[in-house]
Amino acid sequence: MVQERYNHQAVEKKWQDIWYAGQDFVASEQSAKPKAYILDMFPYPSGDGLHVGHPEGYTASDIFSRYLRMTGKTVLHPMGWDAFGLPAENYAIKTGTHPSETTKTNIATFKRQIQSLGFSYDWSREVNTTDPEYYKWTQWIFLKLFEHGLAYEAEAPINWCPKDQTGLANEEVVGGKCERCGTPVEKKNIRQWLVKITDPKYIERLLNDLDTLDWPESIKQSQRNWIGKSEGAHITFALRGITGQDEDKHSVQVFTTRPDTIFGATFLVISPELAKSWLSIGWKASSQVTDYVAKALATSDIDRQNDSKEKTGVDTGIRAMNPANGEAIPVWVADYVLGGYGTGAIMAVPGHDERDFAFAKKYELPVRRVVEPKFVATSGESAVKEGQDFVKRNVICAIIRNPKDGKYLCVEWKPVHMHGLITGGLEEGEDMVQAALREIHEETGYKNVRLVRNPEFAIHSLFYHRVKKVNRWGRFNYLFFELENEEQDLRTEEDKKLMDIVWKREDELTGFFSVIEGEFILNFIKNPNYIHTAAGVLANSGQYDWLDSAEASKQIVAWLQKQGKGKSAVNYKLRDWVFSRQRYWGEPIPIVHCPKDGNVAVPEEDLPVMLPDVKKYEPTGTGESPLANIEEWVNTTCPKCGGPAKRETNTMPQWAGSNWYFLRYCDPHNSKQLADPEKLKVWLPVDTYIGGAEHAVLHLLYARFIYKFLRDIGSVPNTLPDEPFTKLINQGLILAEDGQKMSKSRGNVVNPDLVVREYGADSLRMFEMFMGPLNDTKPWNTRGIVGVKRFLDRAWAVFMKISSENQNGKLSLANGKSRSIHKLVKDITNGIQAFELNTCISSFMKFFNGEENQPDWRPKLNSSEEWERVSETGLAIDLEAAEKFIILLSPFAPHLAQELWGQLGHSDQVHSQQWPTFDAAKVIAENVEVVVQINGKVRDKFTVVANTDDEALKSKALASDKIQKWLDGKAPKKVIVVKGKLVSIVV
RNA sequence: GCCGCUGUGGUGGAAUUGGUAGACACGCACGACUCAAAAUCGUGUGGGGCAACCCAUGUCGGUUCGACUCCGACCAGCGGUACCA
Repeated sequence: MVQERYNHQAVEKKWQDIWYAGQDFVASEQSAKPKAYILDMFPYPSGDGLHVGHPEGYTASDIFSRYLRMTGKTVLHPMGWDAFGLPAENYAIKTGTHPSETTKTNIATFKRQIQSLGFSYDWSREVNTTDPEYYKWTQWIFLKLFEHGLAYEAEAPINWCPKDQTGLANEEVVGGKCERCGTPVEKKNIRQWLVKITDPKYIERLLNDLDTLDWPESIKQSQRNWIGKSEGAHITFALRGITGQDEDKHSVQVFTTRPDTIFGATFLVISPELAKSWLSIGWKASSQVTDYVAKALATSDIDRQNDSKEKTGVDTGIRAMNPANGEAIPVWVADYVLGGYGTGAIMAVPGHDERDFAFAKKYELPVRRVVEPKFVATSGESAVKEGQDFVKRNVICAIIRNPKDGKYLCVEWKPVHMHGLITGGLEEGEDMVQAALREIHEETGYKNVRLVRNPEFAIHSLFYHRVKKVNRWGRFNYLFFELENEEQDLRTEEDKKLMDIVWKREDELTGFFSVIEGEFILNFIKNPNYIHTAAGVLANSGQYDWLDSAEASKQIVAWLQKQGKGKSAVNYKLRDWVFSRQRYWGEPIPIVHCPKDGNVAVPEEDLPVMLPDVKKYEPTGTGESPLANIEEWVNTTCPKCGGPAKRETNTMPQWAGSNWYFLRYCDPHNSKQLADPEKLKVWLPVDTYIGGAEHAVLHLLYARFIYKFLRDIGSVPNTLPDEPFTKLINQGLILAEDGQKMSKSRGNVVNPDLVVREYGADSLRMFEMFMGPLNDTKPWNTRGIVGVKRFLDRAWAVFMKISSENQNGKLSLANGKSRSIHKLVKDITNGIQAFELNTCISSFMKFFNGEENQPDWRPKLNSSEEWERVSETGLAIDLEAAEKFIILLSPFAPHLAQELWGQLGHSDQVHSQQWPTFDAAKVIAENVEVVVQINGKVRDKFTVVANTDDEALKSKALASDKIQKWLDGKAPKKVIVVKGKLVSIVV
């Protein structure tokens, strides 16, 4: 045995020094090779340093970058710092240390830690969002937004901590309370800068272009939900009874996605915000209404959340005219209608909306059902016949309950298999109740039943009527009866032959009905308050009855439009982006407020507007940033008129710097423009972007928006795609060993420095990849790391042996002997391309251990006797395979691979070698094991040479003693052969 | 509630996409080396049974010669979202 051990500390340091001193990973625009842009989400350099979650994504992107370089690509793989933000500022409040000091220290720590892992970043392109040379361009982008009318000032509600007297970012609000002091957070309207991400020029592109991206479906879905597009209509309701107003002239517009339900609108609800605006233009409302509005508006969203979902509201006394049927319906004000969405007013359709229903129940408002569920038979004997018209019928269906035992009366038809309820058509002059009573008596003989609920539920069932030979469209009206007593006329023998009467408990009804709508009926039976919120067929809607929801919506909107009372409309949940923070440690917003000229942009040549030093970092208490206290900075002159003016004191949010950093990497030192378009053309778009799913919505949406904007104004060449990140990969969260999130307060954080010192950077890299699929959430397990450590140590020992044998001249070559290297090349290549890096590691181990513990490229050397034996006889190895193995391993464990590469006598860098290729014919094993199944169970196995034909496999399987025993003389019914895999015998 | 994802040994996970479930690794047990320990190496390791065999991929059902994989219903966990009409 070789006693000397791999000294990872010395080896890793040695190669890192060489790599970072040289130009090995510097990306050049001049290269003739095809480009690849592999991007990591840049970190916020926190005071805690790196934790083991960071290197997971960095390792994956580094493996991919190193792989791509070896396949002949020029790879741009940069790193930088998203360094503005709150922790540094809070630290400054506590200690007085300037955030720029803290930031500098933290960046140094992060950089040292990242470099200790041997990542192949191009450090010449490092960016830092707090560098004036960088934020000059962040400010420039803001000016462009302002210039194009996409940045504007407005009063907007923000999270406000009344104790700290400051605005808070959403991230600082935890469970409705201030992160720092625990005080419940309020909503407060303060002057803000907003960016118009909802601009029609962008919102549809932000939504539709998602379809073109190779991103995880879940992230695309989150963005779609966040944008929240709803298609529907604006409908105008005339108002009566607004006292203090010119009555006839008043109307209210509602937004609805369901114009088909308009005949079911039994009241109208306006938001407190809308009510306030009506009050402000002279509506003389009752004190109840004004009190309610005042109270609702004083309550923050967060408080509303903390309260129960119990809905509250007040009748305004106003009446609205339903434009569909002219009906006057009451107008209520309630806080379950949001002021900021749609028109701030809704038509309430309690028959088909859960929230409206709950409100209607509470305040005893009428419920009217106007959409009925629809079922179409598409399979079996009752399947609707294509091309034939439907015969429409109103029919009744009786649900009869025996109150004594709670059972329901059902019928089983005998000639055709049909389990159902008492059903029948209406005869001339009958109403539904009469028809039901008649059918009940005719079919069952029961004489005394009592109607308990009106026929309010109906289901449309479309099927082929096998007896009448027509397509039937039945509207089944459900009537609920109770059996008063069991008095019953005798049923005729003929009736008894035709059908049985059975009584079923409620729980026995599940699965009993044989009609397509059968299971659905249970909703009505089990829940008297069932309301149908899905689409269906219209009823109680005049000329629109029997129409499907979609068609009815179309016709109703068209009809309303003709009256000038409605038109189709689209609404989005996405709001404009609050772009200001009342904080110090951010980019100053480059705007000057002039009493004469209003908001004036700082001229481009005066950028950057430098962030000045302050003495105190505490918020001012007025909702202004600490910058407001620096008079000599705030007071300036208007760039337009030269008169006295004041600087904007709000700063930008952290997103501002991270929106566009991937552009700056393409040309990080440009002082003339944010990046040279020619350089952008070389590198963009980002081919692969790796980062955490916590940025699923905000960062990735904002960055897409800013990119589209910059492309529209020509800063990004329009020959490039309209999306910046072609492929996105999420790394999953790494949890602590206890299965919880790693956090300082829990004391379960794993420090990568300690892991690197103990096990080495290569072990950490390999282990993070080995833990599982990249995008899974998975717990850290320090004990598990010894597995990869052992593997690397073994590899080192074996190659050291090879090296020494080589120097002793005892190495004999068996090049081309190894077949398994071909499979390894294939597995690693495919694994890297698919980012299945966990299985790559096990492929390495398998190759190294060898099939059945016998590697085919070297003698197995696992005992000292064997070592001594080969030392005497000489070591025969497939050196080509051995070198390929090192090359394949190098993206994963670059230090060890480089060291071994040198030990084998190479003086160049392993990362600049050609990526190996494989011979497909040698990937397939020479011999394959074939299994023999009988009725799906494995009964025998045998080994044959690969490519044995099907017939030979079949006869070999049938000839087997074991199989003959199982067949027991019976002839196989069927034999299925899967080439090179199995023989399946059916008996 | 809604949207999305995930359920496989004691643990992390694998399974060529419908073809031998548990690869690879951790842990554990036993053995070798050692005065001893660590390290290292070897053997074994889903459960039941002496065995032939049987059971087993969250649960129940279906399709199939054959299901972790496809379909239906349900359960559990994680993440996002919160009255968006």
